[in-house]
Amino acid sequence: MKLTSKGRYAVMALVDLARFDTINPVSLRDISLRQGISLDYLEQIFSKLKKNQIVKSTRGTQGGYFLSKKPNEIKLTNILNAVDEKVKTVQCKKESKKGCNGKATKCVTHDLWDELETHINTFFEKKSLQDLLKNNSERVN
Amino acid sequence: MKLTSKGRYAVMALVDLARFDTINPVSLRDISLRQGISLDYLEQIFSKLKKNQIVKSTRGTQGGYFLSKKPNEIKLTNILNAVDEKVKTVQCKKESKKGCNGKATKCVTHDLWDELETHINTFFEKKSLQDLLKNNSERVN
DNA sequence: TCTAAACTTGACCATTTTAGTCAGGTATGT
DNA sequence: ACATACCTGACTAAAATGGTCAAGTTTAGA
Repeated sequence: MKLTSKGRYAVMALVDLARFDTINPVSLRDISLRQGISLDYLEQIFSKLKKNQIVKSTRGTQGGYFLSKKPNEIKLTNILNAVDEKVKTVQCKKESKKGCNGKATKCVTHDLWDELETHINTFFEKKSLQDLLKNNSERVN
Repeated sequence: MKLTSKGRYAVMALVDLARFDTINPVSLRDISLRQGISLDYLEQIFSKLKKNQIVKSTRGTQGGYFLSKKPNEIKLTNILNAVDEKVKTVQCKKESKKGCNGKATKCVTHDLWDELETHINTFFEKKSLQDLLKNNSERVN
């Protein structure tokens, strides 16, 4: 399974964006400063978010990024998938088409990981950016 | 988050053990052959399982491992913790005591990962070895 | 008692992933 | 025109992963 800082950064940045893009686009520099994430790394992340139509951007002075949908329409699933944090559980070896580990049958834990994957994805499908905004609306940071 | 092959191997091996240790202890060599897991790697894994009192062993010819409890008393949580597959979500930076990323406050996603962690742990606490045995009792492998 | 099977321990390592950095762009509002 | 901001791709240090290798110790059974 994969679920690392990159996914966390993406979510943090988008929450930041959701709170500040109401008037003008938000520059990555501002997000970088507020959230303590490297600017160069943010650019990589936003490149993916843009490809996946989660954010849009305008260039030039006073340019920046803004959400392409309303916060309640952006699910965490969308964000994590966009930055390649696919919530996939351990893969059984890929060489075999039907089974795992080169055997003819599925390994004994195969269904288990499938089930877990669903369990986690459900969690992320229910949560939207809006949910995170609510919980943090009073915070300064 | 961490959840890799090591955890999967541990679960696979223990399901195997649960099915074959009814008469005699099971050697790692047998498990290695049946499950397609490197013997040397299995030894590392079982060393941890033993330290955590999930299995016991006898030495010598015809020796091997056996479960120290009944399958329905061994939860997946126990197994995964034993092999250091702690289901921990991404850590916010550790230097700061109160907040994340060196800020005074918790980062906006802090509670989210906590919640996810609980969500996943609940899943693993409900599942026991016995549950996996049931689903696979008819399989040959 | 001898020996092979099996457990035990610890060091080592190749590969992959992660979390970035660096260097150079291109576009555009003022 | 120029500063600001987006955009792209190559690169990399450090850590994690998924093992291997070597050198034991222990003990059942011939």
